[in-house]
Amino acid sequence: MEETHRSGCPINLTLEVLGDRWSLIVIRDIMFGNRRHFRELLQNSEEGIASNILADRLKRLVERGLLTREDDPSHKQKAIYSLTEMSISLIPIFAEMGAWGNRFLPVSEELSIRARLLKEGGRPLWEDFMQELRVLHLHAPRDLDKPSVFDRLRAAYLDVVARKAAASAAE
Amino acid sequence: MEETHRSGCPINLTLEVLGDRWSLIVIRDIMFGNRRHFRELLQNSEEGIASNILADRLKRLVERGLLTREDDPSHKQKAIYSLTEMSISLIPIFAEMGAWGNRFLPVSEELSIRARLLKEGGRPLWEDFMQELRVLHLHAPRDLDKPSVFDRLRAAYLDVVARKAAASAAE
DNA sequence: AAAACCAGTTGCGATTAGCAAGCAGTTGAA
DNA sequence: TTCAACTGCTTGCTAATCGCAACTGGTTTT
Repeated sequence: MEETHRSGCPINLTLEVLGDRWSLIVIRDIMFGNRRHFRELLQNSEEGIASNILADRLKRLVERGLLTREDDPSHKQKAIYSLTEMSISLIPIFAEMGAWGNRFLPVSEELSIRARLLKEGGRPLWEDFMQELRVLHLHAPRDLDKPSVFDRLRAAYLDVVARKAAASAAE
Repeated sequence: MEETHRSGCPINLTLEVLGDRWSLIVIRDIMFGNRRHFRELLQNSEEGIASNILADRLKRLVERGLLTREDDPSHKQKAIYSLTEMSISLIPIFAEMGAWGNRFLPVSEELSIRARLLKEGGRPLWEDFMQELRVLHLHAPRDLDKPSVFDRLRAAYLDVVARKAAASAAE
């Protein structure tokens, strides 16, 4: 368990935790897709993660404090993975990465809508979303007056999917 | 040169370009350290990058549009690497990653000062810095009235280093 | 003429990625 | 009660990548 760092630079240290092709994908699916079980993460994976890689990343992310793992009381074999304050705080990074990808890379419309909303909403929206994630994952008290950012992102996504389906059916 | 993508998600596409342990380190050194030659990047590397990895990353980043490579007119063997609009636009991601690393990871003081300034300066400072990088790397016209963010970040870093040296000499 | 400098390349062992199949225990429906 | 489906992984295997060290052919400086 000896951890040695290449340097004390914050960028480098962040890369040592998140600098691979899968860690942020796993966190993204938990965060935006609300997938909390191993099988959900495995089978609904847009990118097709392999089970051994998923297992390894979940273990590493738990070790490093970005996720927690609990037993599901409703099923003896189920494990529930939850975000921590550390991973919830990645929202600004996700937002900026999404905005950058949207601008420079060949994104698909239905998968980029969330990134666009997050960018347009700016830091106030991020804060709302982070507070919702605290409610969902850290059992924080919920503010019942606020409309859910999570639902808004999800609705926007489903809207694009439905519109595209209608458009292709009309051809 | 067949590029196939795992998905059209902006986060995923960004990870396909930047999701490894070295790409952002190379860009960081060009961007914040103004290292423009192979040897500068190799020998001043805080993290100790190997020459074959550096060569591979430079090649990939040029292929993917994040860097350009030109011959140095003053030396037949020298190559000059420059940022592009695509990599200059990574500034918000660097700023957020730096802020996150500063908050959650064991950063060293002298290497975290730039991240702190970038965070405190916020988006207006980022824009100033991006404009300076355009001057340095894209030959954009320079606004002579503005004080250089680049110099400010550098001065803050040297200040911490000098202060720590004085403090340890006084012991 | 010699030494230092230039951008890489090459060889090699160790690590990691990624695919496919399998596992023991648990649950829900027939 | 039986059985299929589901649970979170693990194992075996091959291919790709990482990372160290030594080296290359050419250029510039001294």
